[in-house]
Amino acid sequence: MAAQKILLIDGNSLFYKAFFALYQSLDRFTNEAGLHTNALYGFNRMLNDMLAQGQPDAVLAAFDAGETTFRTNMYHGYKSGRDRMPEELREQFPYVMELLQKRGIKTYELADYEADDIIGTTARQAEQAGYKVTVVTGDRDLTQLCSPQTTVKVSKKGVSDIEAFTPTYVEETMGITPEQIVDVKGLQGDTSDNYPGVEKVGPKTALKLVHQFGTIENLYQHIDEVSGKKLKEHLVNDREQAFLSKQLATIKRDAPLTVGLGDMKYRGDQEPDLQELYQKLNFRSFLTDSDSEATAASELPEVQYTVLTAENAAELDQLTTEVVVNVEMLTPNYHVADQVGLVIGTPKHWYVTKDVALLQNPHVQGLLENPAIKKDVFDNKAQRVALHRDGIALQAVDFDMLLVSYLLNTLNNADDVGEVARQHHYNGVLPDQDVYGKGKSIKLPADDEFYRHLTRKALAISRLKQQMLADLDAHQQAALYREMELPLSQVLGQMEITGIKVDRDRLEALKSKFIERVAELEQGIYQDAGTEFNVGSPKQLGEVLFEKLQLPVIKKTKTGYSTSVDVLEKLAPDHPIIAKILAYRQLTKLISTYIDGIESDIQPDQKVHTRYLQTLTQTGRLSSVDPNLQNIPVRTEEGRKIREAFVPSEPDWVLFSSDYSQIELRVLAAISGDPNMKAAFANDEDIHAVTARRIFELDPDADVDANLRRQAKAVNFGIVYGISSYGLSQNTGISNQEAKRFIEKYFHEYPGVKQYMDESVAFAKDHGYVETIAKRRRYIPEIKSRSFQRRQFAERIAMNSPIQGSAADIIKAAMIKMNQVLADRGLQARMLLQIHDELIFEAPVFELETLETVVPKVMDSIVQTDSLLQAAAVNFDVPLKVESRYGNNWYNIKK
DNA sequence: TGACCCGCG
DNA sequence: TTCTCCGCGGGTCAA
Repeated sequence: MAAQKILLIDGNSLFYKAFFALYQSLDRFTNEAGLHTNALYGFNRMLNDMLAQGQPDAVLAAFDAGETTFRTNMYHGYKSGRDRMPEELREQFPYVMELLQKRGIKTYELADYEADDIIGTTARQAEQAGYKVTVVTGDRDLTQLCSPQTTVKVSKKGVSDIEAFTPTYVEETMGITPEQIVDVKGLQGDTSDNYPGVEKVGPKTALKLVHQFGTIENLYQHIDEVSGKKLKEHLVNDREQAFLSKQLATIKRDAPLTVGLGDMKYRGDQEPDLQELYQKLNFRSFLTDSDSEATAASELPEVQYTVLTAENAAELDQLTTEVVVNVEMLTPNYHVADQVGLVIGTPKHWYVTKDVALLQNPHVQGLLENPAIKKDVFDNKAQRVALHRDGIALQAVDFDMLLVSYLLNTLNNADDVGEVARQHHYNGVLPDQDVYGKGKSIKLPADDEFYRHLTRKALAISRLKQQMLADLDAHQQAALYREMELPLSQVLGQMEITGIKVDRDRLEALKSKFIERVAELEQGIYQDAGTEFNVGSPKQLGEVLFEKLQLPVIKKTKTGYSTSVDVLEKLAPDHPIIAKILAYRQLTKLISTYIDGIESDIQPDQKVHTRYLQTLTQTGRLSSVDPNLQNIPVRTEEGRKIREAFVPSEPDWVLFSSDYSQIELRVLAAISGDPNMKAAFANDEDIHAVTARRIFELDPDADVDANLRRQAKAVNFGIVYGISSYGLSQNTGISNQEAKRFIEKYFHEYPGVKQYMDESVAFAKDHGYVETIAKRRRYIPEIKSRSFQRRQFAERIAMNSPIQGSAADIIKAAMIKMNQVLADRGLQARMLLQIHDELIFEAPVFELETLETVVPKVMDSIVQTDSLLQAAAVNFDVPLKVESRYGNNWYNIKK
């Protein structure tokens, strides 16, 4: 029989190690109660490694009992002068005991002894009992314990970087035996434990002496043989200290322990208590680990389902009040994804199928389109768009689990029922990835497994509905959900389905032109550089510019020289190559991102159908993918040409656009209530000019030159972003000092804005989140970070998010109303795109006149007409301004 | 996969 | 002292 194995853990030292290994991440590891958990997390990871590698039969975790031990009695200064344990670590100690117990590991501490002595004593007992012993510690002193039966593993830096000491290893690296380690320590002393050793004797001399004499005792018997007059003098002087230090360094092998090997049997994880603790500590990755193992085996609920067929579809008619629905797709783009399955039902009776042709069945359609039967889903927009492809208009969606989860906490945006369920503490369903795999190997499992998974997803939606809606109420966000986000998901779905037509030939023509220019530029760049290289590689470009051509290095990145636009612009006067590189960059970007990129998204109907991600951004804005239509070039003439390719989908139609003018500053004026800023907007003045007059102390009716206006505009933007003088100076090219003065002056001129900024940060510190006029929340845990940098960032977020987010609320409300108005008036015009502060429509020419009145009217009055915004705590008494344009393509859109 | 760069509001 | 401005998506390179 193989020897029994025992693992001895130096609890204190490893816990310290874990704490400092994750010290950088201190702020990321906190649970909901604000308890720091970094040391617990790191320690638990070490435990996983140790248990997996060692496969022990018995385990003991030893801890120091207190600050005084027999060693402090021997030598008063022992371990004195140490920094007090950081509070963030101290608070974690009670939990490490709990953690160990729940992992089935015995913990032990003994008055007057250190963890070292407990381990030393137990190791000896275990060796005598025939065990193979592994000691794990962060303290090299314990290496004295290694022996043929005992390996001492010392954790070095991080959590997993470990050095294993065996007698052979000690011999090889230090040339001494493990027993002699205490002699070395006795001579050299230990600064961290604060005992002295012999003066002027460090590690090198100590080792040399021990090589020569074997032990301290023997050394002093042959003190005359020591070479070096000074050294001998020190040895003689510090004789007592040397013996004392050796004694202090020596680990006890006979401490009066009250536990024996029989008490240390490793019992394994104690479930479900351990899961509860992980939950409490917010250890999601560990939860996932053990969940996927445990749940795969037994924890997932047993579910009953009926396989839906044409024959039994009539049974669906018995579902009359509320059902969960999910059309399953394995890839995210629901406009084109294969539909691979369907689940419909209630917790009493689930129907599942792989045969999506059943979506044509009248009983299925009848149910989905019945406005009297409530539907609960995960991602209403995806479901609606998918079902629309099957000719079904999904009706009466009541609960969208994804949307609600996002509103409760914007960080809960995983695009997966299992993940989101887990965030809400329901573990009865695996993430899709665990069932289908990922990437290339994504595939359907066997039928019964697939059907169980579909059923469990539906069950999760059903189970979580009441709780999540109650949470929503508690946040006072029910209206935000029911009156804004849920209706908006319908509007967005419709916009996505409509799509926008792209003129592929126009793109191809542009591409030819661009490619020609790129080729010319490339040759010029090679000539200037005197070598051919990949201009698109920042690394190679950096080498050419800053090494070969010796241009001055303005900025560095983590990995090398920065070659970003602002750097290159500063270098432009120095060398003709720079302008060519900038042009090359611009054109290749246009080709790859906007021409090739968009062409690859054109569908057979000649249109692109973007997807708006409604549950992604931290502020409440939308984002757009496949393709992203919210970043089509406009600022440079060449880039802007891309817009020529976006055209109306019908002959004699036009594209029509209305955008909010300076909506974020108007929102700021409204929510801060600053009288000066409000007055500027009330009088429809040029806000940047007004700001310029104020911060540069010009006459109230003075002309403002373009440069001053530009600077004032930058300050206005900076304010919206949560100003910092450094950021402003970088963006405007003024000095940090000047930027600072501008900001002070700004706050002086707009005192309400200053007050808003302060209050917003204070609110975030108080509540842990900030909110918009529609009660959209953004949690900002880092507002309490101890790191200045992180805290500053959090404060800027606290200042900016309510502004950006409230602007998002406003345009979202306007979109819902706009869609309604188009329908009510029977207009053919269709809303196509939203670009944060702009709405783009296509419409027949003859409707232009109507649109030009109706659209701006809806948009600029929305704060007064929308009931949700009306109910806002903020009295929004700043006028909104909307400007409209139109044209036969997106490029040609003009007033 | 992460870093970098760059397009938009 | 920190070496910084808000929010996104996506292409490319280099590992």
